[in-house]
This record gives sequence, C-alpha cells and structure tokens, in this order.
Amino acid sequence: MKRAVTLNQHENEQNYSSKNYRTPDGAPTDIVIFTITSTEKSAVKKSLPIRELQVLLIKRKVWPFIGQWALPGGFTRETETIEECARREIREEAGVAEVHMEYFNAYSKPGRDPRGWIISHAFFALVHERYLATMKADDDAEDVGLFPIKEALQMNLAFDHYDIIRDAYHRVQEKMITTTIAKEFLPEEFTIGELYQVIQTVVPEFEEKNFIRKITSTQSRKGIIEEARDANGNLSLSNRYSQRAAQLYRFTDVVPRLSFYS
Amino acid sequence: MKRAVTLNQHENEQNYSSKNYRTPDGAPTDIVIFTITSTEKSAVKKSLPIRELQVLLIKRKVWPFIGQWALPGGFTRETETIEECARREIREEAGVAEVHMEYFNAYSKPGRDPRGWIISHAFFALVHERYLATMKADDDAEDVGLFPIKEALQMNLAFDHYDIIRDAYHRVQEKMITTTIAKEFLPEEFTIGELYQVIQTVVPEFEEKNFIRKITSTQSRKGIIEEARDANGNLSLSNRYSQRAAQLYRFTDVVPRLSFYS
DNA sequence: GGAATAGTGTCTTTTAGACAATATCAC
DNA sequence: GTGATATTGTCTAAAAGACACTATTCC
Repeated sequence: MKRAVTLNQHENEQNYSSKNYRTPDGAPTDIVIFTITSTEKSAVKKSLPIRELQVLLIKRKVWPFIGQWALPGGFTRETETIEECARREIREEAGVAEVHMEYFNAYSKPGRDPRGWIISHAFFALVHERYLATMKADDDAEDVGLFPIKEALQMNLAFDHYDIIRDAYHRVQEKMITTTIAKEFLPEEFTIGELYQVIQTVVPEFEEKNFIRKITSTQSRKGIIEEARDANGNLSLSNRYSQRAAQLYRFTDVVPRLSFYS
Repeated sequence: MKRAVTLNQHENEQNYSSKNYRTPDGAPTDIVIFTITSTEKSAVKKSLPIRELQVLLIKRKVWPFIGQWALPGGFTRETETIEECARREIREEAGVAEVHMEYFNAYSKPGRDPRGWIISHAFFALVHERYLATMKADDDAEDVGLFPIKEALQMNLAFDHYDIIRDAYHRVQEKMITTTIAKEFLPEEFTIGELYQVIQTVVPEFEEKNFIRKITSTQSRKGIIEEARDANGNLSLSNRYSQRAAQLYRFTDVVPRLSFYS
C-alpha cells in the first residue's frame, strides 16, 4: 500500500511511530441542529401555526473567534467514535438524547482552524421543538440561541461554519423530499396539513396541488403513512387546527425507494 | 462553546496548545475505486458484452495487515484537503486524474487501526475501464487487482475495509438510480441498451420493461439524455452491439430532481 | 431462416394536474 | 352566515405496465 511505503519504507510494529509525522491537532465534530418552531397565528380562530426552520448556535467564550456565533461541537476522544462524540455534544449543548442525527461531510481546508491542523466532522440533527424547550430555559440566552436558517446564513460565523450550515441545509432539503425525515419534526400522529406545512417550511418552493390525494391514494406512496386509530379501531381525528376535524396519520416503517429511471 | 470550555477554561492564542491533549495519529483517506469491466461474449455474433462491477484493491507490503488486501489510500498532509489527498492517491495508485469522486463517510471506531488513533475518510471513485488499463499494465499483478464486488465482500480485508466497501457499494447503488452517475461508466455516446446494462450491473435487481420508452418519451425524464448527432446534424447510430443499428444518446447537463411527495 | 438487439403498436389501468364543489363546525 | 381548513368530484392529459409485434442485418 503506497500510503505506508511512501512514509516509511520498512516499518513494522516495533519501529512504527506516528511521532515521525505531522499529525492532526484534533478531530472535532460540529453539529447543525435544526428545529422547526411553531407560533400560533392568532387566538381568534383555529388555524395552522406559522412554522420556521431554525438552527441552534452558540456564542463562543474562548479563543478563537471569541464572542462570535458558532456551531455546537467538541473534540472527539480517543475512546469514542465521532458519532458518539456528536451525540454527546447534542446532549450536553442542546439537552436532548434521542434525536435523528446524520453525518454528512468533513471540512479540512488548511487554515480553517487557527488552533492548528484540525479536520472537522459535520453532522446534522433534527430535533422536535418540544425537546429544545429545556435547553432554552436552562442556559442563559446570551450564549445559545435559535436563528432562522436564512438569518444564520447571513451572520458572521466562526470558522467555516457558514459552509457547514449551507451544506447541511441543502442536504436536509434534499432528504426532506426524498425520505421520511419530516417525521422528526412532527408528533406521532399528525394531519396531512401539518405534514405539508413541515415540508414547505424546509423546502419553501415545494408545492403540490393535490397533496392529500397523492399521499393517501397513490399506490406507490400510500404505504409510508397510515390512518391513526384509537384503541377501539376507530379512525382518530383532530380538530386542533381546523373547525372540521381532520384525519390523523402516522408514519409506518416503510422506507421510500426512489428511482429516476423507473 | 463547551468544546473549548471543557478542555481548558481560559485559553487564548498565547496559552492554547494542542499538545495538552491526546490528538489523532493521522487522518488518512481510503478510496473505493469502482469500475465496470466488459468482456465480449463470443466473437461469433454481435452482442452486448458481459459487464461486471469491480473494486480496486491493493496488497499490503508493510505492517499492519501485511500481505492482506486493502483499499488504496494514504495519509492526508497538513497542506491539503482530504479531497486533494484522495485525488492524489487515485492518481498515484490507479494512474488516473480526472475521475468522479465523492466523499461518503468517516470511520472512527476506536482500535480500527493498530497504528494508533486514526480516523479514516472514505471516498468512492467511479472510473471508466479504459483509464484503468494503464494501471494494470504498470504495476505488478501481485500488488494491485480488480475484484468483482461480490468477491471483494467475501475476502478477509485489512482494517475495517469490509465495512467501507459495503457502505460505498450501497451508496453507489442508490446514486446509480437517482442521479446520472451512470455516465461515468459509459462513453460520451452510448445506446439505450448500454445504459440499461450499466444500471443493471450496479443494481442487479433493477428491471424496467419499457425502459427505452420511459427514458426517451416521458416528459419528466427525457431531458437528461439527448440524441447524438454528427457534424451535419444527422442522427448518429451504432451497430457495435447489434445487427440493427441503434440510436446513440449523450447525457445533457440536466440534473434530475427526485421527490417522493410529488 | 436464426440469432441478437432495436424499436413500435395497442390496450388497460393508474397518476397527474387543474379546479370546482362540498363538508365541518366554532364563532 | 363567515371563515378556515378538510376532503371529494370531475374531467383531461400523461404515464405506467404488459405483451405482442415489426425492423435490421449478419451469419
């Protein structure tokens, strides 16, 4: 394998040592935590809330980029995987344990971190608003905050965190319409209107005239959600957002398989 | 940011030093190089070749895993990005420069590399068979080889390279039917039969009865390929694989946009 | 005529797409 | 009745899906 040959010709366990080479100064993770906030429109009539995609940021208290907003994250330990590190950081900084989390890229441009040669591993996490309530109460507001994605992308962020957030946003937008990650932002049981709104919150240009019909009665799609029923087997309805009660649905375990060619 | 707070409370540029912590012993890249080999079926009649998805492996000459087959790769330098490193390794080990290459995952399980704490960055690359001809001639056959993917996944490979290849394979299968990466395995101009065969080589379960019709006359799909024409504007045909000449096509720059909900 | 691939015809069923119309019910 | 969301009706145009059929040309 040339990797090793190039570095030291006849190494073996006895004489191999990474001390002979320049090694990285750390392997941190950075996590783009997304949530969707809901604000009730007006208390007068029942209506769907205003939803907004938000990113969690933390204000740095130490060098480098002191005082600037940055992504939560931290250095990986020798005894853990980067996934474990990311999950630990999400727990520590956002106060939540069970979240959908995915690795999506590594950032390695020389000079990206003033502390040295540091390649960062970027994850995105999707957290339901209800889990972040704790976080907002616990920490002091000056240090951690939620920002609308559009706003976050216009801030002067630490490191190359602009790039990371932009890439995470694109990835989540793509996954929103090709997988069932919408469920991460929804309660167990939800109405078609809610689902539609969540998709549009993440992908504003998404528009589908006959959405309800497509998702409930097209052969290839109806498998991924099913009507919610109560203990007696009756259909569950909700009139939380409307005068006329709407059918509640839940995601099944079916994984959508997309194909361009078929 | 807790990452830093946790590590050293009041650090600044003067007193910050990564030497205070355990740091990784390297940041290598591993590259899963895929190619599709073609073997002519029989010289008697014109027919489509037998195609097979292959992975390039290298036999290690140094500790650790000496004598075992492994993925090509190498340690990233402080002055380059992991993408530059991967491209450099592909050039050095496979002898090709211009290839489709994508980052897809990082492997960080403690103990995965006997040389120390080493997180590997995994890429996959798609190379047309014609570019690998050089490689096979240059290097001695004992050190580098192409293996059918199914076979590679049954070998006793070095490190966690089994996991890496399995993950790369899944990713490439998914991308084959949702993007236009099939073009990486095809000449500029190709017949529908060739395209179909390439897709099936990567995704054996793929089957589409009216493939030619779908891809040439469905509104949402026909944009990604176009009929090839010669200098005079006449349609280009090929009878390389068949008695009856087949229309040649080429990929356009159109990027397919898939959506489950629409 | 056989072999091997390329491509079309035809028919039925399912979806897509666009809008109008109706349903529900708190206020 | 009004307003706000939920859901169905209806009609046309595409597309999917299945299969038989024709086309081409070397042997």
